[in-house]
Amino acid sequence: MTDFAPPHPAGDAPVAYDPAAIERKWQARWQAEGTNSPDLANGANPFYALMMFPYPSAEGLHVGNLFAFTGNDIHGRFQRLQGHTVFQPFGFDAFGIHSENYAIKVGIHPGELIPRNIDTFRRQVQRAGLMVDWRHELSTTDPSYYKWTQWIFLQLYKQGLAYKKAAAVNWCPFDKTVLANEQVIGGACERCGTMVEQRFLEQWFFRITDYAGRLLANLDGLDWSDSTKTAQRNWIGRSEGAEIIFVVQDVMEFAGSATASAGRSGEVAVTALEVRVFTTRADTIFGATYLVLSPEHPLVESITSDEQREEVKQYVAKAAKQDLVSRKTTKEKSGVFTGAYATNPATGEPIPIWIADYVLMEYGTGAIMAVPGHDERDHEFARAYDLPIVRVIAGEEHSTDTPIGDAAFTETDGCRLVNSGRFNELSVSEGMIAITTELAAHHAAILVVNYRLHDWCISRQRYWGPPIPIVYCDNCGVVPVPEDQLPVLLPAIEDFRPDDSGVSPLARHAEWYHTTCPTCDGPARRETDVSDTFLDSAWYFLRYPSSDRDDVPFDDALTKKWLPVHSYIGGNEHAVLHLLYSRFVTMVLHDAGFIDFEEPFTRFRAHGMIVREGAKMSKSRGNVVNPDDYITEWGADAFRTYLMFLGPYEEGGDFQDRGISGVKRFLDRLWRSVQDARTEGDLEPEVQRKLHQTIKKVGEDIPRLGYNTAIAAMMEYMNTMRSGERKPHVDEVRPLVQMVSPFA
RNA sequence: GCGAGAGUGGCGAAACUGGCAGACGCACCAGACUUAGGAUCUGGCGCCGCAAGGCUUAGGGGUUCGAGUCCCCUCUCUCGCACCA
Repeated sequence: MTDFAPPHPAGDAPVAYDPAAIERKWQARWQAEGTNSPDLANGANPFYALMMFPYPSAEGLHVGNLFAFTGNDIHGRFQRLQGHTVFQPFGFDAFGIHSENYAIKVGIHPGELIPRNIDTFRRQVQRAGLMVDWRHELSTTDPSYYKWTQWIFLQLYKQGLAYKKAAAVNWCPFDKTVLANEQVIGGACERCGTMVEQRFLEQWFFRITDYAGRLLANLDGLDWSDSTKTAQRNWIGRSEGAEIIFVVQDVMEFAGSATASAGRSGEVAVTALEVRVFTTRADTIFGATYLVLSPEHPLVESITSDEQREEVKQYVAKAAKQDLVSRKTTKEKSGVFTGAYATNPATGEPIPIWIADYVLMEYGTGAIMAVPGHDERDHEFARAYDLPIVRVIAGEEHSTDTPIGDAAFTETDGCRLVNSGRFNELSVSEGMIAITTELAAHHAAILVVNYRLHDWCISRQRYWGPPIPIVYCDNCGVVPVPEDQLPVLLPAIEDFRPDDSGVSPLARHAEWYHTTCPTCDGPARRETDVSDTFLDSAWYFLRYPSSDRDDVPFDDALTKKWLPVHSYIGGNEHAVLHLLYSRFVTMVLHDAGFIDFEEPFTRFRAHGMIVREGAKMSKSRGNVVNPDDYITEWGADAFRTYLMFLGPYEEGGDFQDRGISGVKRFLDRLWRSVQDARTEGDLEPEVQRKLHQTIKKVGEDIPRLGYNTAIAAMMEYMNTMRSGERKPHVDEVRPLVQMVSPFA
């Protein structure tokens, strides 16, 4: 940009526009001069332009990747023109089940496959002309990277935020292996078609739920796409409600086996079993005609009557075998009566206790009070098992005795309580407060906040990931690997496939698996699970500026200078998990005193998706755009500019094969304008006016990612400047070249 | 089912806080130049109509001097979550 060609002396032959030659020339120059490698320690006015690093698939760079990267690159180039020192790093999210499955399919070790894929990606990204600082390239599979991923695990462990518990996984009894949810299709294993079962394995979790409130509250202050913030809010899913205590009747019969929740300290003896339920509709308690426990609920054993025991046992066993996916998606209600009754604390009436798999152990207390009159699921269940349905909420049009029809009545606005004793005629919200207060006064309820967010399971019974840095010693128990012994290297084993042993392939590698205890030097075994890919990507932005440092995960001074990230652009497919986990890890590191900010991304924008001729691109359709082909035919500049022109960046667009010609024509005309511009001189008033309008528009559009309209504005200016057979002046063309430069 | 977003020419799309709907581009039509080319340049191009004129932003209603834009209802599509009590 700095050596804009001077006007040709009259008579010079015009030079033809040859994108391949020009792009090669400038890319070589950038590399030789380090144009895109800023001085991180001293650069003034830092601007960290981050894009989501890709998973290096074997197919090479997808046009969707390039769309995302180019949008970020343009934003970065614009900031550079505005006087910022711009840092735009690049890396590879190369661990994970995706790579591993592909490696298994083609029969090549991922350790061999991944570097090849990375080379292809790097070449393609370079060819697209991105202003990447390659000195800071990283890959999550590099021991110098995952050493620090393991370090992060240890920090969470130290804070008490990493813990182990048994959790269900999908298990294929034929392949004898753990399956990810996406490998279960319609309840069956995607490879062999065998019906998948649930199995319980000890797995590592991060206590992200401890941070639920903060993760939610902080969203208000972030400059992020609204759609992304909304998705996060819904995912965290805060709901306020009450836990209500129902006392199980006739417990003396069962008291012998009771290990139950009663026995508040100071009381003489356990005299009753209690079931705690969570509800957001305490106002409907007079309509609670039965209780439902999840099949996994700890009280199931103790409350079941002898007559019902066999039936309950069978139901629980069936539920335990069912795979996770269909358990959560089947809508047909099923359940079984326990033979036990509890007292509804509002009515004093006995109500039956059932077990049903539509109640999930992971949410709330794993037990509900069923209000079939006013909850659709309870209604369905009550009709299936012929349980009483009572109206306790009435709208304007209802009388106290209007029967509930074919569906539950779930409205609340303008409704009043009925059949609810002295709470009758209160509005729903008044009733909720009055009833909860009354129950609380009798120690029968407490106010609680629940989140649907679950703790983050980071264990993977797989090979291709960073080993979890934990050792099990017979004397010392669970021992974290000392930080100075990191990384725990992933051994290069030949047979990395999951097999019928039921544990990670690493368990088969005896010399790795057997180790000595770091504390007592006695014999010990290594944790054989590796960690989730999302942990790799939850902190990579912290690593980039310091990627050349081996002694620290991230340098203090550089981190202070460059973070939090000024601009992050990525796809909304990561709106929930990746961004939430990154925020969580950042908060934990903040609380542990490693960094002085708790939100990693000041500004986040989600880009849209590219379709082709109106249809989604997919390998099976055979309509995937290969960037290399287009760059060869049209040049990277035309391709980039076209990608940015085909629709609003945050919404995506339709890639039409013929469309690129319009953008190419624009660049051809720009090239010719430079060749034609031989005289300096005053701008024609009409051209000058248009120029200033264009500068204003482009300058406003680029920062808000309005790339398509910025390009349209520059095209308009071109039309004005060259209208008729007019040959523009140097001073008319020069500013246009500058405006185009972030794009091409 | 719940949540988010979107419906504008033959196509991709513009229209900032309500103010000339269709910028810019593709495709198409006509013309100029011509070493006949998938080059360049000029003009045309929402729909109906020879025209005058009328109609037009998924459909219906409303607010307003004025609505693609705001409000209500209906329909369609895309994406995300899916028994979260």
